[in-house]
Order: sequence, then structure tokens, then C-alpha cells
Amino acid sequence: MTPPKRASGPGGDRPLRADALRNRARVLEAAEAVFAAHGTSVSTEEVARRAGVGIGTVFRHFPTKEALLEAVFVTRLARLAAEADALMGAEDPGEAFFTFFARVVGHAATKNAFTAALAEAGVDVRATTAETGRELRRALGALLRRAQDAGAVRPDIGLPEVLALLVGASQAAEHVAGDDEVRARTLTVVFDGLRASPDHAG
Amino acid sequence: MTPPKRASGPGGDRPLRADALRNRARVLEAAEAVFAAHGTSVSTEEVARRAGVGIGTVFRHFPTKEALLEAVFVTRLARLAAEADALMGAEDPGEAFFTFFARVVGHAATKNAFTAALAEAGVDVRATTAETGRELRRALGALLRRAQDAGAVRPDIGLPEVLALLVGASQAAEHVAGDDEVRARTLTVVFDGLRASPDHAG
DNA sequence: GATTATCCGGAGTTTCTACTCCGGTTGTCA
DNA sequence: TGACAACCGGAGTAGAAACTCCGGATAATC
Repeated sequence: MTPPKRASGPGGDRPLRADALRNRARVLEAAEAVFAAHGTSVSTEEVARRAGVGIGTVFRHFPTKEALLEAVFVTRLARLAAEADALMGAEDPGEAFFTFFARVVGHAATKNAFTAALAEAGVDVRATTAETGRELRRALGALLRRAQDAGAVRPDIGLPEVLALLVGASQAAEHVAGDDEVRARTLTVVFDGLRASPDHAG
Repeated sequence: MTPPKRASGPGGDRPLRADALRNRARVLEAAEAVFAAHGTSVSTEEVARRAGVGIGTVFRHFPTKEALLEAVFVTRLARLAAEADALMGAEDPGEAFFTFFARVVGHAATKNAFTAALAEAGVDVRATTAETGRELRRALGALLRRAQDAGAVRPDIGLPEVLALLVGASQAAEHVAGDDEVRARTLTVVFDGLRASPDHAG
């Protein structure tokens, strides 16, 4: 499924050496863990330490810190898009939609600084992020349409609203990270709002 | 109403000199504007420039950048608490509650980095912020209880849930800052969820 | 108006971090 | 197994930003 990574640049590049490939994966994994735990402001040196490699190695694979952040974000967004696609096969469209929503929010609750990735996906800053963001929006849009057709989600909202609510709910979940009951009740409010028929509120 | 500011420290301090008082106010105002426009990561020097004073002056009034940020946050939180108190006199409790909610979110839409202040109020990091945060929670709690007694807000949620939704909705609004229609529809979803009766979602 | 405590300005110091560079090491291929 | 290209580590560099310090200016007081 995944072709072997190649050195950056257009056209005919060589495949990466085995150790390089291994280190790249380690760095990415370490970066995700560190950024999640302490925010995106932690130093690149800390990421290198966590990955068990030198700083030079980190910067060779990701030429700037921003590129590293972007790579982490893209990884997460792609993972989410895949989850959404998987849920497209579910029998109950409404349940599929709300399950996905809850799962995204659940990730945000424990994994800090993830909201930024979601927000990024919505506004398309960088090129590669944009591509993966499109992928996620496509998948989420499909889930939403199916749920609306089944009458499980109000018909008067679109993808932008859902995306905004996703970002907001993730932030809210991060905010009440300690208390699972509060988080559940907060999510219930949003879900009830998403189900509400448009004529409900005079 | 406001007693003249005094030099920091416990016990018998002298009142500030007139120019010192003026500069302090200027710095605070400039900091709020700059942080709102470019985020809290802008340099203290930029704040000083905007305020038309030297860097030394900024650091004399606010010994660290963190103290400056905190002062800005406290100012905003206090302003919100006052707004909430003012709305306690409104005749329609439900309208008062939702008006306040929308107003807070409206601030966040244009004024960046304000969500952080709200979040801070919820978790009580610093001492002075904690005090003002308590004040805001008290006022918001009163608005909520009145609205619930009037049947305008579902009874199965408490202040923590509302606070989380406020933080989340503010983040969502910031995210769709460009599009007022999307923001309005997103807020409608949250409001409908807040109104929904608990047995609605069997 | 003279005196003095207070305050201001901004150059300088310290610290932190992203990023570079190259001698040494390791994987790859014949 | 030998030769070479690719890769690694981490000391070193550059730049930015928080914070300090003191000579000069200014407001308060008599």
C-alpha cells in the first residue's frame, strides 16, 4: 500500500536507505508523542532525544520544524480520513456519523495540540496539508450526507458547520480533559443540536 | 469606583505617579490590541512600540511577559463578568442567557487568542486570574440557573458543560472567522442543543 | 522655583532554539 | 569482502526575544 519513501524533490529520486527509513519513522512517532504531551512549542532537540537520534538527523528528514509539524498533522488527518471511510460501510448512517464525531473528539481529549491540526485542515495553509485536508473533508462530507438523507442529522447545515463544530468540540473536550462525565454531557448537547429539526427553534 | 493603582507589593504602597498611571493604561491597551491581532507570541518590544513607550517601561509595570498576558486576560474576564451581571436584570431569562453566550462568541470571532483567556478562567492557573475567573463563573452560573428555571435551557447540564461549550464555540467561531453565515448556523446548532429536552434523544 | 523621589528610554546582557556542517560510521552492491 | 555512497551525531553558529540597568527627564511637594 505504501511505496518506500524517497528523498524529497521532484522526479527520479533514489529510495531511502534502511536506517534512514527507520529513523524517519522514529522521529515522526516521537514528534507526535512529544507534541501531544507538551504542545508544539517543545524544542526539536527534545524530539530528537525522545526518538533516540541526533538533531542533525531530525533536520535532515524534515528541513524545518514547520515541516515536521506538518508531517505529524498530515499523518493524523490521513488516519482520520481512513476511519471515516471505514465507517461509510456501516449500516446505520446516523450512528456512523456520530461515532466518527465522537471518536475525533475523543482523540483531542487526550492528545493535546491536535485541534490545531483540525483547524489547519479547514483553512488549507500548506500544500500537502491541503491535500490531506481535502481528503478528510471529502470523507466527512460523505458521512454527513448519508446521515442527513437518513434523517439522523438536520438538513440545514453543511460541511463547514460540521467542521467548525468538530474543531470547537475538540477544544471543549481538551478543556475538560479531566472529567469524562462533563465531556460526555457536553458532547450530548452538541449531538442533540445536530439532530434538532430546523423548525424546532421557532 | 476604581481606586488609584498602587505599586505592587503587600501593605502600605504609594500611589503611582500620574505619568506612570497613564503609561500603564497605554501598555495594557496596546497589549490587548496587539495580542488580539497577532496572537500572544508577539514580542514585548512590539507591544512597547504600539504603546509608544520604551521596553523598560513595559517591564517595570509588568515584570514578566506572563504577567502582562495575565493582566490582559483579567481585564477581559472582568468585562465579561460585568456584562453577565448587567444581563441579570433582563426580563426574559432565556434571552439573557443566549444573548450573553452569543456575545462572548462574537468577541472571539474577531479577537484572536481570546479563547485562551476563557480556558484559563476555567482551570484556574494563576491567583489573580483565578479570582476574576470565579467572578465570571458566578455571574454565568446565575444566568444559567435563571434560564433553566424558566425552562429555556435543558436542566440536565451544569456550569462546567456551559463553560466548555463556550470555549468550544469560541474556538469554532475563530475558525470560521471569515464567514458570518456559517458562524451563525454553527451557533444555532449549539443553541438548539442547549434548549433540547433531555428525553429528546431517547 | 528648587529639591527630590519617581519614572522613562533604550542599549546591553542572557538565554534559548532553530538550523548548519563535517568527521566518522553504516548500509548497499558487486 | 571491499569500496563507495549515503547517513548519522552533535558541536557550533546565528538570530530572536525576554529581561536588566542606569543616566537623564519629569512629576510631586514645599
